[in-house]
Amino acid sequence: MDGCRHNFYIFIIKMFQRSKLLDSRFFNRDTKTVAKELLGKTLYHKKDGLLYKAIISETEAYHGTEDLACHCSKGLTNRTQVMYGAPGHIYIYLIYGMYHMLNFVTMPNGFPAAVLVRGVQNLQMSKDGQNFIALPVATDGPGKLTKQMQIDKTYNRLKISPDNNLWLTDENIIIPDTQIKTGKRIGVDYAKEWADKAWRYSIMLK
DNA sequence: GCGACGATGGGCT
DNA sequence: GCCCATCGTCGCA
Repeated sequence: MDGCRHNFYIFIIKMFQRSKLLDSRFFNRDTKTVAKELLGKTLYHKKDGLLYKAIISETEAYHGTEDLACHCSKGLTNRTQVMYGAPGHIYIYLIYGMYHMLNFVTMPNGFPAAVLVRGVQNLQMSKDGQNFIALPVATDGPGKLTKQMQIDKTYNRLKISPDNNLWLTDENIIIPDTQIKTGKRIGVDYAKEWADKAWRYSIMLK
C-alpha cells in the first residue's frame, strides 16, 4: 500500500471514530432527554497511560434554578458557573469530603442544568488503548464510579473531549424504552416537591 | 438483612 | 456553623 492511500484510510478511520463522539449538540437539549439518552453510551477516561471505559447505566437530571435539588437553585456562584455555561462541559464537585460527582452540562449557554452519572457497567481498562481487560469492581454509585475510574475535580469546567482525556461515544448500544426504569432522584429529600420528580433513569437488569 | 453512624472538606449563610 | 446529588463498617437480629 502506498503512503498516500495509507493516509487516506487513516483519515477515513478517524472520521468514523469522530462521528461516534458525543459533542455539544448532544448535550444542547432538554436535560431529561440527555439523561435518558446517555444510558448505554460509553464513557472514556485516560490517565497515567491507562485508558478506562464503561457503559453508563444510571443518570439523574438536574434542571434550572427552580429545581431545589439542583445546585443552581442557589443561583450563579463560583461553583455553579460551569452549569450556566456551554453544553458538553464537565461539572465535578466534592461531596461529603471524599466523593467526586461526575456531571455533564446540558441546555443552551445561559441556562443552568446538568446530568449526574450515578452508575456504570462493564468497566474495562487498557494499557495500550486497544486490548481491554474487565475490572471486577463496584461501579454502582456516583462516588464509586469516579473512584474506580480515577476521575476527580481536576476535570471540573473542562470540555468533554479526547483532548481533555475524558469523552463519550455512541457505540450503537441500543437501550429500548421498555428496559429503562425511572424513579425519584436519590438523596434530595430536602427539595420539597422537586424531590418527587422522576428524573432518575437506569437500565433495568434482567 | 437491616439501620445507625462516622469520615471529611467545600460551599454557602 | 451547618448542610450536603455518599459509602463502608459496625452492631444487632
